[in-house]
Parts: sequence; structure tokens; C-alpha cells
Amino acid sequence: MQENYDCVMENLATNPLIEKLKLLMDLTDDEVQVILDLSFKTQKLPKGQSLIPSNSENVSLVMDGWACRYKILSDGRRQITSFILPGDLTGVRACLFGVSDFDTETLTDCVTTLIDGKDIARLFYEAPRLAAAVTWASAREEAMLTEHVVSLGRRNARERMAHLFLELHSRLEIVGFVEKLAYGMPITQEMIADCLGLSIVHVNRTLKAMRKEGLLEYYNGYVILKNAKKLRSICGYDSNHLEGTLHPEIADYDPDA
Amino acid sequence: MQENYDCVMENLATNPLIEKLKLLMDLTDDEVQVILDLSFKTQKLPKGQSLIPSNSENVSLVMDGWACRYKILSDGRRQITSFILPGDLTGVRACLFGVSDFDTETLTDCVTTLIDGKDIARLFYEAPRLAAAVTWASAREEAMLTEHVVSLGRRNARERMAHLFLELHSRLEIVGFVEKLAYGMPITQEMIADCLGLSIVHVNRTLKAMRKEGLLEYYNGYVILKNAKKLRSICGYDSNHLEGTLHPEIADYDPDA
DNA sequence: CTTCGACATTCACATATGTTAACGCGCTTA
DNA sequence: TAAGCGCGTTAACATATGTGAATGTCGAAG
Repeated sequence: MQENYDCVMENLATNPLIEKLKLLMDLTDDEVQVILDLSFKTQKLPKGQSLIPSNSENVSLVMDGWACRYKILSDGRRQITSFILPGDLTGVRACLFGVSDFDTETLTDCVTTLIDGKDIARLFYEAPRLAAAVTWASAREEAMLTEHVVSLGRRNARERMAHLFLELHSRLEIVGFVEKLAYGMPITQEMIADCLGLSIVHVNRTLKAMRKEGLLEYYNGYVILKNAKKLRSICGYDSNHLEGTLHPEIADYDPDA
Repeated sequence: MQENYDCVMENLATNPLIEKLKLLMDLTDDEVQVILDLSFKTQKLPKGQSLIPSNSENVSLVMDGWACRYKILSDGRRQITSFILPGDLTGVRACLFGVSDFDTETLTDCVTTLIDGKDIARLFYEAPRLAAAVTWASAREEAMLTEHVVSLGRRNARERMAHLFLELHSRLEIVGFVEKLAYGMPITQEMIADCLGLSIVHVNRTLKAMRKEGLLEYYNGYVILKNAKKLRSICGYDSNHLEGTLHPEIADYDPDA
């Protein structure tokens, strides 16, 4: 079921995690190498699998494909709490702090690499700048969740969808997965519904209306933002929450000073 | 407006941040002292103020009182993304990574202490175990936000309220602010509404129904969970997401090994 | 004692969104 | 070629929750 798939890592320039971290700080060549060395196993995961077996000692880094974190209530209702895109790490909390309180599932075939949780833990002693980078990635998740809370709590269906499509565009752009205002979104309307706290039918209704207004196209797993400006004004979108700059005290630390 | 208020720190045993961190790991005496030394200014903040002036270089630790993080949409709708209770740090992300994407406000008079962001940043080099603890606190926020997303996305008003009251009970218990099944909740129904994505009227309706069923009492800023078991079964509550154990690689690190 | 304002509480009514159930289309598989 | 299945699309109808407005209560301020 899972075969090795080594060619993916060849082109270092396109490692999506590194692209993402560059947004936070300049990485030295050594640090890039440390990050690359973290991965000990690259694998292909088919659609519909868990990204990490529960109680795993490992962290998973998605290189290609889409996955999600979700929770299921006792009666079957499902809430997707976040989409996991290339460059995203999953399982850091479970590894570092022994708590895992959601499940993950690949929404498409995915290419992932596994990282030993121990190696992430060691960063705190051996590469504080990278430990801070991991903390940042976690804080960024937190910021996205905050936006998600705002959407679910106070935005209507139209606004929620606008926000989702714009945020996905921002995130994918950072890791090099968009072409201008278009990007692949290889998931089902049911998944959008489970993410936005809506019913499938209402997602479909809302999508239809937005298409009709010329706001966006969405077919065949492809999204085109036809009127990004209006979409932004609909939901008050702002991509600040995805950004960051490392505190100089960490970025420029000099142990001799 | 803000006066010094030094007596609060006298009883080290009741520093709520330390109580919280004990949940994650055993703290050495030295570490406890480092944490205590972080605070450089204790102050009283009246109700209705921002916990941290925006663009602050500081982190704020709440010692007593309630506050919240929130976002306001352009037309005035408000979403409270989380309640900030004693022992909680705010502004870590803003300090460490230069991004702050929400506002904070005290919901009651608060006693807070300020911590220089530099000192938090230095932990990554000088006290990796404590840096990990800060990362944990952030990951715990993330877990609470995840639960919040689930509530807003897939739980109805009754379930949302049950979950909120139970989670607050768990959180306050950890820092020593509950008496059995009762605790002070000195906020307005409007704030509950803004937190749970409901209207004031509906919060009131739902509260009335829950009181009538003998699930809880709620008056005069006091909550009593009359039937915690049933409340738990209503929303499938579980407090795992508040817990944690530090990865042994960090907890027991031996640089000589 | 009176006034006023902040909150809680209700009521009547409005509406965004959910539910159930069809139907069609394009794959895959036999 | 036909059957089956996943998914998108619609329609008719149901309901949880929102809205607007009035009333009550209590404490603070004068």
C-alpha cells in the first residue's frame, strides 16, 4: 500500500515547508539541511487514509495533496477543523505533548514524509531558531483557527465561502500551488460543508449564487477567483494572520554577547 | 488609573500560571523562580480595557479576573474567540512573531503582570524546557479553538452552552478557581452570545430551558453545574484537550549523553 | 426618593439554513 | 452495454435561531 517515493525531495527549492518558513525568517544553508534531514521516510498515501496512525511517535509533513483534521460527534455529525496543505506539519502537538484530540484524513492521494518526534523535540535544545519556527507554525494554525471561529460564529454562508476560498488561495500561493487567481481544490462539496458548518445543499445553493454573480468559478476540482476584490470586501479578508517575523532576540541571538 | 499591586505575587503557591504548567511537567525550583522573575510589573486593570496596547513589546499574564480575545467585523458583529482566565498568557504570538490579529478586553477588573517579550524569546536559548512550556500553552489554546470550531460548526445552542460551561469549569479548576461544581462567571449574557455565535435572546431562551431541566443554575455571576454528568453527555465533553505531558526528549535532556 | 442605565426576560414574527427526496451525469466495473 | 455509485443539482417544506420591541429589576447617581 505504501511505497517509497524518493524523487520528490530531489528539488530542494520546492520543499513546501521551507517555502513556508522563509516567510518567517531567512534560513541558513545549515538550517535548510537540518530541515531536509529531519525526514526519514517519504511515502505515498492513498486518499481516505489517516495521515498519522494514532499514538504515533512521528510527525507527518505533507509534500503534495490535501488532507484535513476533523472531529466526529457521537451521532455522526462531522466538523473539519482545518485543511492540511503542502508544507503543513501534523502531529506536532501529539508528539511533543502526548495529546491528540482530532483525527486526520487524506482528501486526495498525498505524498508525505515522516519525521521522528524525537528530532522535533531535540530542536528545542539543538536548534532554537528552528524550534521557534515550529512554534510559529503552530501559532499560525492558531490564527487560522481563530479566523475559522469568526467565520462560523458571525459570518453567513456567503461570507464563509468567500473567506475560505481566499484563505486557501493565500496559503497555496505561499507554497507555490496557484496560477494567478486559480488553484486546484480537489475536494467535494460535502467537505466544504463539513468545514464551514453548513449542509451540502446550502453549500451548493450558495456556490450557485456566487457563480451567477461572477465572483468565482468552481468546477472539476478547480477554483478561479473571478472577482477577488469583491470577494475580499464581502468577508473583510486580510492575510495578515498567515504572516510573521521572528523576534530579533531569537533571530540574531549571540551567545557571547 | 493603573497602580502597583504587589501583594498578589506573595503567595507563590497560588501563581496560576505555575499551577497550569505543573499539569504539563514538574518544575524545578529554579524554573519556578525563572517564571516568577519574568514579571516586571504587576498592575490592576479596570474592566473594559485592552489587556495589551497594540504593537506592544510585552506579554501579559492574567493573575485574576476575566478577559477575552475578540474580533469585530466591519458592520459591528462581534465574535469572542476565547476567554482569558487566570494563568493565561496573551500576546506571545504578537511578541515572538510580530503579528497580532485580534483585540483583547478585560471583562472584569483584572490583576495582570507584564512580561518583557525579549525574556520570552530568550527562553528558547536559555531555558528550552520553559520554551517548550510556552509552546505547549500555545498548543493548548489551539486545542481549545479547535473545540470552539466544532461547537460553532456542528453543535446546537444547548450543546454549545453545555460545552462552554464544562470547559470553563475544567480550566478554572486547574488554576484553583472553582468550589466543587460552582464557579464565578462574572460576565454578561451578551458576552456568552458573542462567544457562542448566538443572539442574546437565544442565549437567554436556552439558559432558561437548561435551568428548568435542572442542568445548571446561573445567576449573579455564579454558575452551578447541577447535573454535570448529563451536561457532559449532551455535548460529549472531554477535557483531554487541556492536558499534556512533555516529551521525554525535552523533559529529561542530558547534554552530556 | 427619583431617575437612569445596564441587563435579564418575554413575545410575536422573520429568515437563513437544514432536511428529505428526487433526478441527472459521468465514472467504473462486470 | 448495463448496472451501480459518487457527486452535483433542484425543489418543497421544516425549524432553529435571529430581530425588534416591550417590560421588569436592580443598583448607582443625583
